[in-house]
Amino acid sequence: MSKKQTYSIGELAREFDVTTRTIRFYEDQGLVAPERRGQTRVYTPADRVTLKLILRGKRLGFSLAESRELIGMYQPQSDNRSQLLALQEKIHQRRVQLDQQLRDIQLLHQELDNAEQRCLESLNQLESKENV
Amino acid sequence: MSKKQTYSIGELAREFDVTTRTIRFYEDQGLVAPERRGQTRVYTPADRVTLKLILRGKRLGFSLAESRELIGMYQPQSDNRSQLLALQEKIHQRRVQLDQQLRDIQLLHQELDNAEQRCLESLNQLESKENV
DNA sequence: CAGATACTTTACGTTAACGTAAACTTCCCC
DNA sequence: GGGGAAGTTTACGTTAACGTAAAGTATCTG
Repeated sequence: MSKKQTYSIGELAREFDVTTRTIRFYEDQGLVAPERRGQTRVYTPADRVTLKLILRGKRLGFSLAESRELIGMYQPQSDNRSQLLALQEKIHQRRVQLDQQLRDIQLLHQELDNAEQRCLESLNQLESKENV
Repeated sequence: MSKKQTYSIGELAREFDVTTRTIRFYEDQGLVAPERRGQTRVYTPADRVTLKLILRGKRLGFSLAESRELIGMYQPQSDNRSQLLALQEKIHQRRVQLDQQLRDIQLLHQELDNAEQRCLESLNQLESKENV
């Protein structure tokens, strides 16, 4: 008895908090390709992972095209040297971008700390005035 | 002699590698409000910082509306208690999101490492075949 | 067996973030 | 003083990523 785990489009939509329209749209764009039982779409765990990657990409501001490229990077089906080198370069570029994002996040985090600090000070000032 | 440093729209466009159209669009959206010398826009260092924040937001996938909100957080002009509390909550939410992005980045970074590893292995296999 | 629920396709609509083009003014330069 | 170069306004165009509505099918359910 194999673990023939599958999902309906509604299940996945609920789990990832998106609409079914969104998931069908991704299929339209060639990002997922679920099987069909009759008309109905049947998603495998692999499809689910793909969805997860897409949504993670979204949280980082990636376009669907970028996410598609990223997903493609994880299965280098190529035995062509120049293609592998190109892939390597793409990976490198992504890493450069990721590093930039990391720095941006750290800066923003710091600024949020400062903002919260000033916010707290303002609140304290209000309190002290109240207690005159 | 004060440091009356200013910038033209073209200078800023070049520095940040965007078009002047983009900068004018941000003004349209109320994100910057440069002074005018006659018709011509004159940007202050503060405007320049604002632009920087917007573009950093873009790199993190923020919409202009989100960036506007963030920028607003840095100058809490309010002495209204409930508004300050609301601001505090917004700051908190942002931090939650930032933390998620951080985790996403770390995961992606790891996967890029793996992808690069497989890429290198494939390249090595090609080399060894060449040298028979 | 009527109705609710979940699925399907088709297709037009919407929003954000600019791009692009046209037509105009200002200033500088030889 | 003719012509770049850089600025301006106005306005229509474009793309991505879905939203929304309509109309139909399959399944279960009291």
